[in-house]
Amino acid sequence: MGQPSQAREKLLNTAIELMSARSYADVGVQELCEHAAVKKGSFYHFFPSKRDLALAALDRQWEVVQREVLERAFDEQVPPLKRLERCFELFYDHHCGVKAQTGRVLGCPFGNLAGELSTQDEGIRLRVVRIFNGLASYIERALRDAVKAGEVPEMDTSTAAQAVVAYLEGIMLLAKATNEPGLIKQLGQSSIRGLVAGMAAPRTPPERKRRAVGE
Amino acid sequence: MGQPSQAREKLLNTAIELMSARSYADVGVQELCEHAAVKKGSFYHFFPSKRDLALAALDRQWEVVQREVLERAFDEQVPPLKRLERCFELFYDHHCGVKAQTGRVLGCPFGNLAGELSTQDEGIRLRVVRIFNGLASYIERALRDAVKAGEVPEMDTSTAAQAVVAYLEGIMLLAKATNEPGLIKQLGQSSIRGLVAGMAAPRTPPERKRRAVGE
DNA sequence: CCTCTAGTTGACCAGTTGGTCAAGTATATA
DNA sequence: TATATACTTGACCAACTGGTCAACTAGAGG
Repeated sequence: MGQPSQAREKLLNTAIELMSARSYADVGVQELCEHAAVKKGSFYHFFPSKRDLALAALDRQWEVVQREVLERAFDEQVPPLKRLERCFELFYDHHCGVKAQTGRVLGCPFGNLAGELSTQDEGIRLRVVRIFNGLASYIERALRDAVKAGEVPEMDTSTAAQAVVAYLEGIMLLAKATNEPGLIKQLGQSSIRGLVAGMAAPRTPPERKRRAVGE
Repeated sequence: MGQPSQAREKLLNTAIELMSARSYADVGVQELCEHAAVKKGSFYHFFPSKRDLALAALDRQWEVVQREVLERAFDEQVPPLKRLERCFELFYDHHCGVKAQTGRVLGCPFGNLAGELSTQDEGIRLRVVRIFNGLASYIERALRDAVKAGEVPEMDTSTAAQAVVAYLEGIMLLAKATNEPGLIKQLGQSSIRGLVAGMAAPRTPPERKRRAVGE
């Protein structure tokens, strides 16, 4: 069987397309199947449930983001802080393209799914956390290089990387809410250097108050 | 009629409780009614649709956040930058309490709804944008005061305020995804000063490239 | 040729979705 | 006492939800 069925692939792509544009809950199995031109029975031959399709779509999207955005932006040839700027720039470009086609800023698919499902599906939540960690590790590498190169003061690069991820996700959310891709450029470029510069190690302020309630 | 029916109020509170804990789509009208002990017919006497309930719940939650968090945090007596720190601290405290009760970090209800529905419901999207703008204006006032007090260099306070809102929302999303309220404290306190310090006015870098695709 | 496996098909399921409606019950006012 | 208003009630709706299943088809290997 030269092409071991395109159904799985079509479902994956359809899920990415529809769920990114709307939401997990709003896209039903039926619509997924119609759009992918796959019968429902086949759906459940390839995926045990809708949620498993979403999980697979998450993995696929992460692969794409790594290949299309992160590997390009975080090229080790580029000066460390410049890498962060390029990352924002590539996301900006991408969102401009999507808006030109669909009229909408769709935000970050990982952040969207995390916001919708983190409290309801532990598997999805953990997958998104792993993706966020993956993103953070690209950023942290750049930050470590920036420290080494003296572009930036000594700091807790791990926490700083998380801060940048948070900032990125927040920008994507605001861009989605305002339907304005320009926010990604505006907020990304104007303050990302400040954010990391301001992370200069205060030696992790020695744990003053209450402790988090524990996992 | 001393109490002009508690049904509306009960529905509002139930919507806030259930939708904050899960999502808009996952909470049905039926469940809303059962939980509020209100019959479906009454639901539609008070709200023309589920979406209108969500809109009303959004307004109510914004009132509460203003009263319980923002008015306290952004007290003009407090030194400007300290206000931002207090804001993060209050959100941290709140999320610790919620996690202690429910076992979950629920994130920001406005951000959650924006992520889920911005592309699907223009009314909800615009309401959330107005709320984000409201939040930004508290922050911007603090930033202007901070500039005046010399706590911080001259800057575009409007853009900087948006950056802080983005950062806040991103932190809430990460805290939700990791189910770890500690992130709010850790990321909030360690880098918020850096973020705003780094916004020092580069005179709005004179519009180098493409223009956003337009509303 | 037979069989095994991968994939396909469409009928089927119980439960739920958001929403409607006509009839009823209070209560306040005139 | 009559009437208007505010609210309640439960039956009802078509469409859809995620998911199941047994029968079927097609190609590859023995």
